[in-house]
Amino acid sequence: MVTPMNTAAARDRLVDAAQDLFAAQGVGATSPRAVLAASGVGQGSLYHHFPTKHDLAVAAVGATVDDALARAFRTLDSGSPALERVIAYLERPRDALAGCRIGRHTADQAVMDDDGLRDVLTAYFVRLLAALTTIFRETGLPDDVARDRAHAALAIIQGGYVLARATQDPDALTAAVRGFVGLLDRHQ
Amino acid sequence: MVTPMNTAAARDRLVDAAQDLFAAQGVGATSPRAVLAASGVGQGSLYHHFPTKHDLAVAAVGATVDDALARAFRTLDSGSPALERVIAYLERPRDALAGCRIGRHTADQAVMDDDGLRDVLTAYFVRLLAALTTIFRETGLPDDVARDRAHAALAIIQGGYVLARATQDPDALTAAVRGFVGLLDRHQ
DNA sequence: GTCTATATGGGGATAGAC
DNA sequence: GTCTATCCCCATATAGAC
Repeated sequence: MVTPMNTAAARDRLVDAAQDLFAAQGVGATSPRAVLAASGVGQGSLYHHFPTKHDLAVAAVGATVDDALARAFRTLDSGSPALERVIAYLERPRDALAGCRIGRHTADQAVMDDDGLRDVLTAYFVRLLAALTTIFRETGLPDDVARDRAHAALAIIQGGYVLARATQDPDALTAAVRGFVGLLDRHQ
Repeated sequence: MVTPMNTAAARDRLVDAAQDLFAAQGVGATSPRAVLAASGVGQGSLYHHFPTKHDLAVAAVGATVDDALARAFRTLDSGSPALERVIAYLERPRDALAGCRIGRHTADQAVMDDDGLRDVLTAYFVRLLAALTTIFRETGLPDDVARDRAHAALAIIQGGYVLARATQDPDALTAAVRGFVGLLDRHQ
């Protein structure tokens, strides 16, 4: 029982450490050495569990995407009226100055040049866009308008993160959300 | 006359090459060696004109910001009615899959950890936000609402870039813009 | 499965000749 | 001002013992 437990622990600690470092610095800017230091695991263990950095990145970014989707759908699939669910999602508290743990990877060449990693990003945004489009359709909008509005809603979040980091002001994200929700609200 | 011309040419070619590479790959992911190769200039020249990578980055990102601001204000300061100027700015053609040449740096630790470089980014977005806030105020909105709406408008662009890259679909940006402009239009 | 030792290549920069 | 040669360090592994 001891060996399997330690085995799992080492792998999990590597993935946990990698998730945090990749979210904070990006994949390209994070070395396997840094992950080793943060996890407290030895070099041999890393390359046993993850033969290449790519493998570690797919595991870590994949786990972050799974976490984020689970949390998003807890809000998007709640029993509230459609528009309220979108607004609740937009207004969820976020660590604006840290940037989006997933969206930031779109600026990371190490991620975008890696087919497997890029697919993980794509899947995340496609899933969210589909869910938001469905919700906007429930408010009575035609398909194409619902789809555009879903894109706008997600763009507000991702762009809000960019503005917050660029201006070093966390309220830039909440301001963008307020500006968009203000338009949505009066609108219906 | 020959020497000064060549001097200027070498420096300019370095900055031009650096602007393109930084826009395409980020500052952290671009080596001085890569800039040398792209510019066709020799190693000694680079370190003569720019003692450190930081100096080159400030010059190159600064030039990109200056270019972008000049182009933005050509649209934002045109003689058209206020709302039309905002919409024209939002709908300007953009290379969505390439990402924003400036906004993408918010995800680059090499930029964000460098005070001088970060200030260049901050200045760009602060200037645009101020201009957009002023324009929305001209449409008759109260100050705080105008400010929020300005944040939303810029977030749409920046977030649209992120969505386009994540989904590998340039129309994700135009969809976000359509979704936002649709709300703006009906609203006033 | 985990460890220590080692290897190759590139990043960022310096030295000194021309 | 520009060139070539050189330097040190770290990123990303690989090798083989325990």
